[in-house]
Amino acid sequence: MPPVKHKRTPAPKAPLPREADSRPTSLTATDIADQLHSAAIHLLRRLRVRDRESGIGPAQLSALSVLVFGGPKSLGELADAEQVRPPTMSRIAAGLQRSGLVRREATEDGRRVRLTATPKGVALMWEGRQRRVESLARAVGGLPESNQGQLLEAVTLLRQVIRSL
Amino acid sequence: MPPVKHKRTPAPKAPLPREADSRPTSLTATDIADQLHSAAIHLLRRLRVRDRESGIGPAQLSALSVLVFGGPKSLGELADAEQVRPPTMSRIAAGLQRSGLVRREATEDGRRVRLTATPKGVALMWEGRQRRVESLARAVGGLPESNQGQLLEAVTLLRQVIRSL
DNA sequence: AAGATTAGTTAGCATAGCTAACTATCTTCT
DNA sequence: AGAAGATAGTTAGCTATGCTAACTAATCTT
Repeated sequence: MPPVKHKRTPAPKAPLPREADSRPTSLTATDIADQLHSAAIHLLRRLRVRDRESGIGPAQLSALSVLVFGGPKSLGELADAEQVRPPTMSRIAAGLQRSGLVRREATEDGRRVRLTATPKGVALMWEGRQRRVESLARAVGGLPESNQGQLLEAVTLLRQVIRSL
Repeated sequence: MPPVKHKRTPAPKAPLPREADSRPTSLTATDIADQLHSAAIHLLRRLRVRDRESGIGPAQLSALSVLVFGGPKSLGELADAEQVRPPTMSRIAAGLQRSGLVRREATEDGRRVRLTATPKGVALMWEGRQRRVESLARAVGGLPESNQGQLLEAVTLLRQVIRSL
């Protein structure tokens, strides 16, 4: 969001490696990271609006998506995948179950539960995803094709970056 | 919730590029949008962890960032910028004020308030930003410089896309 | 001056995040 | 076998964030 005016550093805390050499990108990796972060925030904030139409909260939607696209999981696995503590996931799962979007089954290990998306859950997920990405797709589609290509390549790069995070 | 339309967008998880076609734009705008969306989610999920170290909630942090990098704003402007309803921003601002990170002043228009980041708020923001993007910056910095340039250009494109959402 | 509009706040509800403490099951070790 | 420990989830209770509806206060319009 800010065009990087780093005129003051109020706190002399853990300074990141700023490369003196700024020829190729003219901006440091930190600046790029910052802009990526900001862009991601604003992107999701916009798309979040459409998510509300699904009648289900963002955490539940996200957890459901893991189950739909990643297959059945135990509560703990799901909590890990969602970077959330077990009690939190416990409640999220309860909500999904209450709405009939997820089913819980017993496993051999009596402590574990297996969470599986129901057909209703799968359907809602696909519809929601469609709706969510709809406006974004329109905006992307409005770009020249060469720019679309640039974006696509960047996403591939980004995935690589995220993996190495 | 009357979901009847069931459009099956194919391919789970990652509908990845077909190697047969060398042109990246052979993917539809929807595919690109979908991948962007997914990447943004995963990126923020990773970075969210560091945000908690600031001792301030994500909404407050984000609002503070707008004030620090964008200058003083009225409550309504801030609510717009954050895509949040006035009552929500009212409470977020109250929290920031309570923590001494933001100051409120009267304006000529007696209905409006002017929210300004305090020096303490500015300092916390810079430190937080630093910490938040630290690992991301490291990952980005690990890329070849040409790729960093690609990312930067893509972010610019992305901002444009977001604005047209 | 009366009415309409605009800016924020208050109240009340739901979701989502956390830690601490608990139950139930499985594993390990003697 | 049986006690001790480890592991999986749940419950209870706190805070933060999101919303709508209804309110107050200030400004603008007629």
